Amino acid sequence: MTKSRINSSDLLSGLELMIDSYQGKEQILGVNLNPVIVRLSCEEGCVKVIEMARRLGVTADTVRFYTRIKILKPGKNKTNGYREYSENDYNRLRFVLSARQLGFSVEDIQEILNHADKKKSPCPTVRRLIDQRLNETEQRFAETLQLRERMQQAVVEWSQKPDKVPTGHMICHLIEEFAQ
Amino acid sequence: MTKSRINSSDLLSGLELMIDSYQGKEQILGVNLNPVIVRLSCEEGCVKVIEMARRLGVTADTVRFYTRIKILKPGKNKTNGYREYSENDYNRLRFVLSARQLGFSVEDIQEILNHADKKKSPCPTVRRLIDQRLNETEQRFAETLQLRERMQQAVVEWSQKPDKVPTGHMICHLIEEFAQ
DNA sequence: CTTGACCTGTGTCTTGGACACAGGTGTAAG
DNA sequence: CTTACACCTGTGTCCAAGACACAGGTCAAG
Repeated sequence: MTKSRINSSDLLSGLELMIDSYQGKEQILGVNLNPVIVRLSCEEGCVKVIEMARRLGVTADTVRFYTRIKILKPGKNKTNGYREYSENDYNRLRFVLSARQLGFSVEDIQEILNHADKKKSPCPTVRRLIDQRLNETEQRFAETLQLRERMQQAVVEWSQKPDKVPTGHMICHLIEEFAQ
Repeated sequence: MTKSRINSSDLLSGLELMIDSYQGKEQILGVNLNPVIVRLSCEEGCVKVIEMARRLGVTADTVRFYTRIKILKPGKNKTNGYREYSENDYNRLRFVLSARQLGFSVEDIQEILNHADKKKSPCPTVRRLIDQRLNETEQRFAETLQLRERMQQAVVEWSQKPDKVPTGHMICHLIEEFAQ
């Protein structure tokens, strides 16, 4: 397959792209990379799990998780079985993290990626899903707000009340007398 | 068996007992309770799971759950193995539901009940735990608030943007261009 | 006798990873 | 060469608070 015959300068630019987007000073080292040696060490996309994780500021377990559920599809080194993450995997993971920041569930993201993988615009799906998730978030927000107020009020009220020993029909008067 | 011969007025007084103890005026009706009849209708506490659930407005599964983790300890009918919930179980479940409303975890509640069961005041534990849980709730609240704002802003921004088809390095421009 | 509603215990599912574990790999130092 | 150590693999389990499923037992009414 031609697929395995990746142009080394492509690979390098892919690498640089990834390194750059991570942070800063690897550029200095990027110059030292010998493309030939890079190709020797791995066929297509050189990045192992821990490196991938580091570049996007997540744990290796997170990368493994997204691999396990097939959102990432790294190649496999034939000789040692190690997974090799490509620039494409990097882009996907970056996308996943952005989407998670916007409240999409992992399942949502799989749906979105399915559309994109078929070259169809995922935007209508994205708009529909964010409406749903926003509703749920508003709901959760309201609940959390109420819970917080209840708790705050309890703390205030309880500060005026003594401790008591439980009786037959009262386990903790603080909690049971806190009517709401 | 005498067991199956449930006197309907007993059932009613059992009901009343539980209902009353919830509201606090059981002493008035307590006069009406005939202990002998109560013992005939069921040995100690007459209530089966679905009835218990209905009275506190939860599902039978919830009652079974708290039974499974031994917060409720119903008796067991020797002949059919059905669980029989007593007034004490009713009080405990009512307490549990109140505590859950105040953000205590089930594990918290077990700790609180352990104190109460040893006749020690659970109040210091309760005060300590609510401080922790309130902190966590404030945290969650802040996070939910931020997520909500992010999502709202995304919806607004996206309403001005067209759908697009994914490219090699862009899966969904809506999500990926939404910088924050 | 059958139907249907109820009961039992047990096991599995939910989210988004985190952690564990057994066993393989790669490399640098002694 | 061996050893140590850091890394890798797949798989399984765990979290919270129930919800749901399932196989099998019970019971009252028709």
